Amino acid sequence: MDSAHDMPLPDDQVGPPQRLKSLPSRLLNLAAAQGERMIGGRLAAADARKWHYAALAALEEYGSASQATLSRRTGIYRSDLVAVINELATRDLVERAPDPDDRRRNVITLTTAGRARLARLDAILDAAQDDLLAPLTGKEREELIAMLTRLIAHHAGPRESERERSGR
Amino acid sequence: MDSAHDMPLPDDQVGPPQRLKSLPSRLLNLAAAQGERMIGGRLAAADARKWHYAALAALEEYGSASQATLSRRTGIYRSDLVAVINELATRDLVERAPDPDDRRRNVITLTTAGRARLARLDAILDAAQDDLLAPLTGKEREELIAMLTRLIAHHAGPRESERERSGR
DNA sequence: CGTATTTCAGAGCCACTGAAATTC
DNA sequence: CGAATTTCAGTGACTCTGAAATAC
Repeated sequence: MDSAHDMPLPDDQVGPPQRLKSLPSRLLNLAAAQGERMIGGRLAAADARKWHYAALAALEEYGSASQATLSRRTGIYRSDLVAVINELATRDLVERAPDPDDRRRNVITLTTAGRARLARLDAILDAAQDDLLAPLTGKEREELIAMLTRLIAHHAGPRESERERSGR
Repeated sequence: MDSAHDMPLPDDQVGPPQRLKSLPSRLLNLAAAQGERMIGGRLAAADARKWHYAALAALEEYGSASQATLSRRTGIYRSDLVAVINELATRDLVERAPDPDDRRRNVITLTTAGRARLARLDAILDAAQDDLLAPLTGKEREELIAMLTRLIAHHAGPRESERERSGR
């Protein structure tokens, strides 16, 4: 009576609709969510968050900076950066001191412990990225990174700023 | 007092740290966020949300279904699907009726207006995807979709193993 | 009885807004 | 004065948990 060929599927084993399956924005979301879980989970196990890494890395590469500058470099919202610096400061990974040259500002400085922590997080992140991209070959990873970078650059510019390199 | 002359850059025009710039998880997040903004904004302008589209598309492709089934097909959490169906039902895009065969269930059915709405959202989504992927060639878009699909499939599988932990 | 379904109430996170206080 | 910086208080979207009510 019930032909096994005609029956579509037992109702639950049906995948997502075709229209959703190849919807780029959806794929980006899902992949990003998986990455967040993977990275977030491992960082949490090490008592860190992704913003910790971003702030520490920016401090090491560019040196001490005000919170506003750090916010622009990392993409962390100025409001949220306050909490991030609080967390890093209570762990003695950064130091927050008033700027003598401009007393509105705080100067955030990486400590020795902060540098060590960054190295640790670097290792964690490296391993996590590798797991995240596991199904891709080395060449594909490069292509993916290149394409995503282009996408981001394309949409980041037209955001609101039309500041060209005009002397300024 | 702007006393900096031989500084490499005016402090603010420095990009993100090298380590962050090519961090795949970060790129995925940024690209996904841009996609969400683009899609979310345009859908909002049409009085819709992305979950509306997912639910309507699933209903059209697979036909009427219970909320639990719809939840599995779309990835919308069973809890949140309630609100989505509410919103769609008040707009007369779907109909929610008790299932005579299993009175725990509701049968969600696409209405004629729902079908028309889906066609409209399809057009909006199509245009948005095209804008989102604007900097990529047709071939690149295919590659991106293929790679993301592989990534997602690779990490989606291991979810079965954690099934026995909860639910009791 | 255990299990599945719908539903609500709410937690937690994240990106973001608005405004106040301070200083330039 | 306007503008920038730090900070807090709070909003809204989204993912997810827990539990209750009902039906299998």
